[in-house]
Amino acid sequence: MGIIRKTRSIEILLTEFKNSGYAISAIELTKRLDEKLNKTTVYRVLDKLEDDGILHSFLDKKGIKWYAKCNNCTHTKHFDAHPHFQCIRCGKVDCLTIDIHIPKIPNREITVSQILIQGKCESCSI
Amino acid sequence: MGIIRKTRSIEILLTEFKNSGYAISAIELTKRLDEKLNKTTVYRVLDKLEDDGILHSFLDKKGIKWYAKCNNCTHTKHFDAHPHFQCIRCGKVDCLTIDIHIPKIPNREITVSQILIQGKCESCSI
DNA sequence: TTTATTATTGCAACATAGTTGCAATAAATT
DNA sequence: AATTTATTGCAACTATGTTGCAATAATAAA
Repeated sequence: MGIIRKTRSIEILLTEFKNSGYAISAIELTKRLDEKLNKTTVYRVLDKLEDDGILHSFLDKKGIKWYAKCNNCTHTKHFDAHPHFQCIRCGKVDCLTIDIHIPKIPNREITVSQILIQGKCESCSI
Repeated sequence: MGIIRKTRSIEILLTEFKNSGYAISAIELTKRLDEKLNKTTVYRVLDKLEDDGILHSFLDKKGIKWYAKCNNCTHTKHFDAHPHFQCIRCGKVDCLTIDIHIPKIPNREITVSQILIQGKCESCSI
């Protein structure tokens, strides 16, 4: 179930993403907003924003959940196949705009693909 | 640090993988071997088998850790870019032998890629 | 504007997967 | 057989995320 009422919590969380081109982990958000919002609220609002296609989520290599703004997603169809990049040095995560081709696999019906690429980002590979 | 002494625990775990062409989750192994091995031991032995390039690990969409036999891995170079397939119906996970091309990304140094594909497996898509 | 309805929130307690410290045990070496 | 030390089991812990429920607040109705 998505967003029904426009609340303070939703605005606070949307502001965090408005000011960031990068993905933000759920745990980071609960810490950052600790004074303003309960962690339960943070998780619940993120969930709703994802339901509505405003954010999308994915897990990093440690199983930590990250959220980022959706660009090409609607709430009926998510553009899930785009890869995410995590810098092994600074930890920053962002969505890549490149398209990675997943070939058809005999006898299997593919619905979703998740691609996580790790390496050094621009600022860290100098 | 990898394996130094050949113990009962190691043999028990290796047997589990010998009899299975599929990946097995760590948590499944702790349950399956509950009578024989402590869960701490299971996690520690899996870790060592991975260090030695005998198994490799990856996370599924829920952040659960899975292990599978390595085919083309050595302990210096892991063939990490191969995708894993998880059936959304029966939950079975296996390693795909197809090769997925990750293009070079400007200004980023790619070290590892993880690809998780979800869908229905052969037996479940009938 | 006031009242009523119900979605949302905060709190505490819980769930799950995995980890750590340490004493007891068991491989391997001498 | 004695010694060394890697490995194991246990209990307690960590970390991320979830659930139930009463209190609060956003919206609709009067």
